[in-house]
Amino acid sequence: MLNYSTSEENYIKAIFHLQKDGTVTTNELAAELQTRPASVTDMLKKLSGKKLVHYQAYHGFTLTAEGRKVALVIIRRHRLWEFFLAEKLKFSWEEVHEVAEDLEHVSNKKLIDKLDEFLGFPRFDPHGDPIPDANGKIETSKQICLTELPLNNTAVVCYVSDQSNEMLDLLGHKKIAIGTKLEVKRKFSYDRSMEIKIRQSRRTPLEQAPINISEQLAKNIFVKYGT
Amino acid sequence: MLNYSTSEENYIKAIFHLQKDGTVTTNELAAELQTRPASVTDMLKKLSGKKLVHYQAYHGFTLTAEGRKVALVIIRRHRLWEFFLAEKLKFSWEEVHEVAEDLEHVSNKKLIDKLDEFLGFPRFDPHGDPIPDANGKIETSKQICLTELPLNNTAVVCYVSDQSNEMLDLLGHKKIAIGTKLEVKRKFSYDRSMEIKIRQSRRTPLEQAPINISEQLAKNIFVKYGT
DNA sequence: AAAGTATTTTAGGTTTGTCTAAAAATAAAT
DNA sequence: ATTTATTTTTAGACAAACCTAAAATACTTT
Repeated sequence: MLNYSTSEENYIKAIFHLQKDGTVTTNELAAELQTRPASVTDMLKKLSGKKLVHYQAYHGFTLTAEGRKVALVIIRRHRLWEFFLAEKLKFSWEEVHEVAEDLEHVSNKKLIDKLDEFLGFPRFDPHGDPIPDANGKIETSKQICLTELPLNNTAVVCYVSDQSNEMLDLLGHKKIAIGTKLEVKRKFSYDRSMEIKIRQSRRTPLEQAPINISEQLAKNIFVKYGT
Repeated sequence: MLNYSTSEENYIKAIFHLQKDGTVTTNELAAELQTRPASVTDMLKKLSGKKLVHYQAYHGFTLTAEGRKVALVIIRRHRLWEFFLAEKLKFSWEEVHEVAEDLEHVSNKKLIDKLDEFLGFPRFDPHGDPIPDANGKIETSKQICLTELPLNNTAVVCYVSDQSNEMLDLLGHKKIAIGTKLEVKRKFSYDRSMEIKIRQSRRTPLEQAPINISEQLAKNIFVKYGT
């Protein structure tokens, strides 16, 4: 794990939080970070060069697998410090966030792991948000609709809301089932259809060509983040 | 108390440590901070502008009263974190310094005061160095010879080694006694004599004109830092 | 006192992260 | 399908903190 500047870390963290509702836009990020769109573009080019975000000019961006790993490290630091401040130093839970914003940028792995141990490996911070463990594992996020999954984020199919024979036939044809790992590669604004890639698993050991999914179908498929 | 950059804080801290043996030079500071003399000059001009150091081109520098106050805040943070790391997180005492170098720049007074309380107001860090309290008071430094006192630093006369009648006569004439507060304003390299200013006290309520002290006299006067 | 050496400062340049203003691309509306 | 409005990117500047190379000052030695 390389070392990133405070500024880079803040961008990565902000993208992580914002991409929960899909692809992140330049303006969204500028608002979140209290900066200017032009500055966001500059930094995004840099992070893209470091392979931390997927970025195509004018089309928003999302974290890469590596970027997400970095984000989880930062969130781990932040939430452990919040826990420390509330539990040990008796800060009120409204105060902890601001102080943790500074402490989270001290990037010493041993420090954080020992702090974790000292605190008794807490699983949630004072606001109730889950704390990633030393390996970046975080309390399973709740399922989201495939239409809300950001580009290039691996997710696992966990539920389909429409169970009609016609739909199951279509899913079978496309080799999609509960447990299938997939990634959205493109979204077309014209008809809101998308192109997804099925990721290797026992059933499909080889990389598949991209598959097209209609908006209607995507609306009925639910997924969870995770490898 | 204003907010200083990490870089500024590192310079202030380094000057504080180095000025124990007199006025600090550009090269000394460059070596201490692993940087170039030219960079030191740049930063010193900046700190001089902020009235944190006394600086005259080509003649070294020392902290102002304000600069010393800032330095003590930074040292307080550093040593409290060191204590925390060793005592609570079970770092070995060789490891704590490096980690504290980063933590010390998180400048939230409430954080540090609550940390101090949490740790039980420790008076010494794991290396045995004293920890300044919330008001910047630090375990009395040991006395030094007046010849070693840096320029513009207030100190108190605490001892004179030669107690001959001739010397006491001279001291009486110059109105210097145990407890007198003074500051060295200039040092002349030609004969190593110096010009000092007696600071106001009960006995001498008004500011005095600078007084000249020979090297021989200075060598026999010992002082302690402090107001 | 003059000459040589070491130290310090100046001058000008680089990188990081920001900015404003203008241009380009996309999206929305007629 | 143009025009209009919004979003995003480019171009060019700026401040902080650093750098190298050259000039200025101070210190040493003869």
